[in-house]
Amino acid sequence: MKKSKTETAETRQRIIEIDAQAFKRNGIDATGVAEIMAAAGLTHGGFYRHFESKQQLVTEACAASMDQLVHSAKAAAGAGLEPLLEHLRNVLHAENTYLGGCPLIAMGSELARSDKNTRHVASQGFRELVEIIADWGLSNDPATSADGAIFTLTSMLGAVTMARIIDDPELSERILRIAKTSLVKVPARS
Amino acid sequence: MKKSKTETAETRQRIIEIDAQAFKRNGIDATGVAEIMAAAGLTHGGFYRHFESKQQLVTEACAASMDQLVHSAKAAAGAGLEPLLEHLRNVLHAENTYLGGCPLIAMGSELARSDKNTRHVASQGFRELVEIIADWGLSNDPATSADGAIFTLTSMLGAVTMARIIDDPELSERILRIAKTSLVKVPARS
DNA sequence: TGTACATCAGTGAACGCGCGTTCACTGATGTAC
DNA sequence: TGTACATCAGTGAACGCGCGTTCACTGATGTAC
Repeated sequence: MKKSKTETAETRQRIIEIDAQAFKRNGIDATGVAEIMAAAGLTHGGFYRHFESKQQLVTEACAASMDQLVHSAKAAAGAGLEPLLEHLRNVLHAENTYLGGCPLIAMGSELARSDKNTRHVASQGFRELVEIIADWGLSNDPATSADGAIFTLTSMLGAVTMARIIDDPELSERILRIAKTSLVKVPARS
Repeated sequence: MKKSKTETAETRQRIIEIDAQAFKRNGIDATGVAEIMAAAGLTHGGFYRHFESKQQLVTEACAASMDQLVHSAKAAAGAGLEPLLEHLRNVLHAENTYLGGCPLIAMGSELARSDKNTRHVASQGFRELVEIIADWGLSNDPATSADGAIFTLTSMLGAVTMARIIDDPELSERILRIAKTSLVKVPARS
């Protein structure tokens, strides 16, 4: 049942994308290889024709998610400051289904315990997001703009994570609202 | 081998405390019942004399961690604004071994997927922390002070989580430094 | 206060289960002639 | 272009392993008389 090169590449990509969704929904540990393969319409045995290990898939799925996030942020920023802010506000939605979600938010504490490669692709994605936002910083000093961008991003990460933990929807909404309000003020400061 | 009531209560407490440490170090899924019992000097079979399930232990360990955190924050706040800020700055250390760490930071994305009870104790702890910080808000409007406290806490959560993901120690330090700088300014705003 | 008995914390073997991974096999694809 | 053969994506059974949980048992503790 050998498949053509294009088919193989497409299957590999499909596994990564399905996996990226599942990881963000249920976490890394809770997502099994067999489950992902079944969702891709395959049996689990074929997994190792595409990846060396589950860990490699984790890394690639994380990279794909970050790339998608960076790509859409770049597109929004290219259209102006207001679209960029709108883009960031979307990330701050309670459900956060936007673009399938940000891996930093959905699996933050799990990523912190992940291996070198996974943390590296996550870090690289973060750096790119900082750069995109910093380019719109209102300060004349680039370093200050970058600081503002870093604070904006990490504050958003914390707000959405906390909003998801909180068991009271009203408080969750309030947390996100406060983060949104600070979105414009903070990176523009100083 | 029945033990006295005090001994039993002490053992139960010991399991919770050891478990709280392990969860914060390695995450919920990665921490096994047998591992915890061994660390407490017991065999895994006895676990179910103290807890109905692993899930119950997760909830109790989370509650104990939050209580400890709230208790120390209260003590610091009682000593004045400067001790409280110093307390918050300690939480923002890269290693964050302070008080054994905050469960919201160490297991944020895992807590977001936890059951109702666990999310409830985490939420309750968060509300108490907000109250403690809001009491020191420099605004005359209590609601604004609470908003500042919420933003401070969630921003800290995001900063430490991101600092732990980042693979470059220099950038991690920078993230924490920026969060520390904003610590004083933000809750005092407006 | 002393004795007989019920309680129950802790032991260690065993349970079913799902995990990541391996492997012999299949058969369509790509390649060499 | 046609034929023969090597490749390899995908299958499905099987692997060892560690997990949460159960259970028969032990023996010190608490209780009833």
